[in-house]
Amino acid sequence: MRILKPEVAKARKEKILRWVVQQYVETRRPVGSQMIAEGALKDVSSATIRNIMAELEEEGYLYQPHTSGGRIPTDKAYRYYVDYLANVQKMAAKERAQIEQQYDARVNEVDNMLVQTSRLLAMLSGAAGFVYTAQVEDQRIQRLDFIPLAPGMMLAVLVTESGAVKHWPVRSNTLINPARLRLLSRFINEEIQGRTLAEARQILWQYIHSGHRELAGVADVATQVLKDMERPQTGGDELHVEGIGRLLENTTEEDYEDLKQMMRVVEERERFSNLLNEKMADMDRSQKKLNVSIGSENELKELKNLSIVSTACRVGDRTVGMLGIIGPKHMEYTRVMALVNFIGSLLEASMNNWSALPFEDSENE
Amino acid sequence: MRILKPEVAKARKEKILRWVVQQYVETRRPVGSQMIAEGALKDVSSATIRNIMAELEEEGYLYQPHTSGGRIPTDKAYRYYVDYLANVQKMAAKERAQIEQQYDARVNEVDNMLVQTSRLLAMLSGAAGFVYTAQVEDQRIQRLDFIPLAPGMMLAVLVTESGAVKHWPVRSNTLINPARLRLLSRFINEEIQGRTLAEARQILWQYIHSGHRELAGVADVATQVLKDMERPQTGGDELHVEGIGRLLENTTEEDYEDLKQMMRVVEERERFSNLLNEKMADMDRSQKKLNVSIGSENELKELKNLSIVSTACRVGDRTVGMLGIIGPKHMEYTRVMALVNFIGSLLEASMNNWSALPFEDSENE
DNA sequence: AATTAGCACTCTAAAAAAGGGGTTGACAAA
DNA sequence: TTTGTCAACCCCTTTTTTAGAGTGCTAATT
Repeated sequence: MRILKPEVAKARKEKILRWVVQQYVETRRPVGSQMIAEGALKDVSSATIRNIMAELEEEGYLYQPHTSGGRIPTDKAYRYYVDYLANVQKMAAKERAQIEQQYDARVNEVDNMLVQTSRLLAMLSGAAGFVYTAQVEDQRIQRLDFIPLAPGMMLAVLVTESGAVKHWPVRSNTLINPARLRLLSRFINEEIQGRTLAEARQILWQYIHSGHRELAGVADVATQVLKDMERPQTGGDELHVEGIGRLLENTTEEDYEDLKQMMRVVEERERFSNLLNEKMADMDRSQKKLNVSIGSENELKELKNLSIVSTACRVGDRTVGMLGIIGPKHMEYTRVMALVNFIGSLLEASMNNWSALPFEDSENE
Repeated sequence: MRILKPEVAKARKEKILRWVVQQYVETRRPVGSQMIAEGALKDVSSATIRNIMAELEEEGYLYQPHTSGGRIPTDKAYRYYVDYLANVQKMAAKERAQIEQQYDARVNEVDNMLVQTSRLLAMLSGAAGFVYTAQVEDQRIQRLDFIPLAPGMMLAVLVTESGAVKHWPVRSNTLINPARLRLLSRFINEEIQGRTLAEARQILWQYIHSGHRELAGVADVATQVLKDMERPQTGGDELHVEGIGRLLENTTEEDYEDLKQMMRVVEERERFSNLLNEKMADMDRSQKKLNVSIGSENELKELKNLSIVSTACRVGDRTVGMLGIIGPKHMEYTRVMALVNFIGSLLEASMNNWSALPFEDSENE
C-alpha cells in the first residue's frame, strides 16, 4: 500500500478542480470522471477520480445537478479557481496595442467616453459591459459655468475633476445679462474650484445668506442653481450598460428565465446601481483594484447565475467610478480579468488626464 | 334564395378579420372558424366562416402556419387593421394627466430628457422605447460656447435650437486666456446663431481663411473647433433605446431566436439608426406625424416579427427627431399608437419651449 | 345564391413509452 | 491507495400514441 504525500494529493485535487471548471466553462455540460481520466489525468483510472470528486463534492466545490450525470462547479469552486488556480493572464502585446488604438480612436471622437468604454468592453469580452460613475456629489469640481440662452434662461455646465460634464437648464425670474453672468461664474469658480459639490453648495449658501456683494443682483439665480444642484439627479450616479444582447448569444434557452430576470434588474437600474455603489465603496476601502463577484456572491438574487468582473477608477486619491463586465458565471475568467484590468487602466489614464492645473481668469485681456 | 348585398358581405369580412387580429393578439394562438362562430359571429355557422376565411387567405390577409390548425394574420392584415379597422383610441383624460405629470417630473429632474422619455415609453407601452435625434448637422445652432479648463484645453458646448446639448474637449497648442476666449465666443455666436451646423462651419472657414481681425490670435483654436465639429460623431445622430428586456416578458421561448437577432441589430446601432433616419425623412416628406411599420415592412429582416410605432418631433419647421416604441408584431396597436402620439406631443412641446429669442450680448454691464 | 351539417382527413401539441449513453457508488482485488 | 467491474440510475432524445381542433368538400337546406 502506497502512501500519497499530502502535497501530491492536494495538487491532484486541484488539477481535477481546475479541469472541471475549465471543461465546464467550455462545454457547459456536467463533467464526469471518465472524461477527466481521458483528458487531464491519464495515469489514474476513472474510479480514483470518482473518489476524489466525491471528496470535492463533500467539501462543497462540486455538485451534481442530478443523481447520476457528472458534476459541475459550485460558486465556491469558481472562487477558488479565480483566487488560486487561474494564472493571471497577460494580454498579448499585440492585443494590447490593438485595444489601445481602438480606445483612443473612439474616445477622442465622441463626447461620451463612458458609453464608448462600455461598448468596447462588451465587444471585446463578449458579455455585457458597464461603466458606473459615482455620485457627482462626491467628486471635486473643476468648473461651473453658465451659458446664457435667453432672458431668464441659461444652461449651467459643470465639469468635474475626472472630466465628467453635467449640464442642466436654469430658469430665473430675474433678467440677467451675459456680462453679469460671467462675473457670477468667475466668482463662483474662484470659490469652489477643487471642492466637492457638497462643499461647494455649503459655501454658496453661506455667501447668499450673508448677502455677499459679489452676489448682489444675482442672488436669485445663484439660489436657483443651488436648488438644481441639490436635486438628487443632478448629482446622481450614472450607469451605462451595453451589450446585454451578447449574453443571449452563447446561451441556450435553458437560462432564458435567468436572463430575463437579469435584464429586469439592470433596466430597473435602482438596485443594480446600489449594488455597484456598494461594491465601489468596498473596493475603495480595501484599496483593491480588481474585483470578481461570482454568482450568489452578488447581493441580488437575480444575478445568481452571473458574475461581475470590475475594476475601480481612481482620479487622484478618490474612487470616482467603476467599470467592468457582467457575464455568465461560467466565463473565461482569466481572459476577462486581464481585459477589464487593461481597459480600466486606459479609462483611468484618460480621466486623470483631465485634471490639469486651472489658470487665472481675468475679465480683460 | 337570398342575395347578399356586397356591403354586408364586406362588413362581415372585416368583422372577421378584425376578430382574428384581436384574438390572435390576445391569445397568440391560431384562430379557427369555430372560435369565431362562437365568439364574434354567433348568427352564422363555422362552415360559412371557413368559406370567408378561405377568401381572406386567398387575398393574402390570413395564412395557416400548418395545413390544419387555424389561421393567423399576415402583415397585410395588420396593415389593414391599423389603417381601417382600428378606431383611434383616445387616451383617458385621467391617464393623460397621469403621464403628463410623470413626464414633467422626470424631465425636469434630469438633464437627459431623451433618455427619460424613452424610459417612459418603455414603461407605459410594455415594449422597448426609443428616442432618436437627427444629425446635429442639420439642426440650427442656438449657441456655441467655450469653457476654459486649463491652458491649452477647453470644453466646447453647443446648444441647438431644440435644446440638445453637445460638448467636446478642444485642445490647442496656443495658450489662450479666458477673456480672449469670451471674445471669440461672442464673435462666433453673433455670426452663427440660427444657422445650421453645416452653414456655420462654412462661414467660419471663410473668416479664418480671409484672416478676419476678430480671429487674430485665436485662429488656431477656431480651426481646432471646426475640425472637431466636422467629425461625424460630433454632429452624429443619437439613439436611445430602453426596455428591451420588456420584450422578453410576454414572450415564450418560441421567438427566442427572433429576439436575439433583434437585439443584435439594435445594439449594433449602425443599421438601426439608418432605418430610423430613413423613416424620419419619409415622415418629413409626407408631413405625417404617426407612422406604423409592421413586420417585414421594416427594411431590416431582423425586425420581421416586430413592429415600430413612431412619431416625428418637429421644432419650428424642421423634423429634429423621432420617438416611438418597438414591440412584437402582435401588439395592441390602438393603445400604443395613442400613447406614442401623446408622449410625442409632450416631447415636442418641451423641445419647442427651448427655442426662445436670444438676447444681446455685451462685454460689460 | 348563400348557408349549413356532416364527414373524412390532416396536422399539432401533449403525453407516454422506449432506447441509449454516461455516471455513480459499492465492493472486491491488486 | 488504487483499480476493475457491475448493477442501478437518470437524463436526454427519439419514437409512438392519443386527443383535439381545424379544414375542405359535398350534399342538403333555406
